Amino acid sequence: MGDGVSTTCGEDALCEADGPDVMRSVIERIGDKWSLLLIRTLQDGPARFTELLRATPGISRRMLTLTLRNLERDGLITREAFAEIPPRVEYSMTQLGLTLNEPVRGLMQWAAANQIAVVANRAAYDDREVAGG
Amino acid sequence: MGDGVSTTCGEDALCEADGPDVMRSVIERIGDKWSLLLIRTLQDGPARFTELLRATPGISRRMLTLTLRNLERDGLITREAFAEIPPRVEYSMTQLGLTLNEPVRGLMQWAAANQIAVVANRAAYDDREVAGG
DNA sequence: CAGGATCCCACCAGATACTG
DNA sequence: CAGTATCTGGTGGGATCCTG
Repeated sequence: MGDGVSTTCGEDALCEADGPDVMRSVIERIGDKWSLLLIRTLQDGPARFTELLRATPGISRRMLTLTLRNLERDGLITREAFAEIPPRVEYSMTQLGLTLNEPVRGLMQWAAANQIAVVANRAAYDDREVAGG
Repeated sequence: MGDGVSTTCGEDALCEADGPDVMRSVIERIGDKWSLLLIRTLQDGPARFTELLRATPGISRRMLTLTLRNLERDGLITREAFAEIPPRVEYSMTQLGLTLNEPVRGLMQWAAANQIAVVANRAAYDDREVAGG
């Protein structure tokens, strides 16, 4: 806990000096296994815990809890618990989180457009290795 | 080894059914700790092993080797070895890799513009927790 | 329903030493 | 210079059981 990214350069400038650091800070948090998927789902509107669980095939309850907490910690989503029986908790994007929509969409579109090519490249590469590269 | 993403939908369409799968496939490969940083560096032009090592603070030789190999396997970069003494190896983006430029830039710009807000949110969240939230 | 606590394995990745 | 090979510890994350 407690990283401490150096914030010695302006807010809206791409300062070359710690460009890599900036990327590391965003990749390690936004780019982990589940965050982007949850962000993408929540862009469509608020959702409850179990909804997110089913909308994210392969995620465990544990990882959903942890990932949501990290996103909340970073101010990308909010958590609202209703004191009802049975309990209900809703997660929704913050203003900051919503600004992630465009970059995330860009990456998803690239993935959708090029996944087939990537898979083909992988197969070709593996063939070459097996052949005795 | 050997995933096998289902490719039952069109190449240029965002098919809702396996949207999450598409994202997983791109996140696990492109979104790991080092790939995006290397992609970003190589967008500026070809580079040698040691250049990439120094341009990527914190990476080990081992991880650089492995990450480069994965990127080559996916067809995002090419590796060219020159039979010289001392040896020289140059890595450069492929056409496919170059198309990643825009989405990656988008994410980097978001990171640069909002990292300070995120760090502040984190600190505020941690304060609340410590206070006894 | 929405988590918390605990156990435990698998894999990631750093350190080190060696090679073409 | 540009890797490879091996060992090892740390930790991410699943499985399981328990709570409000």
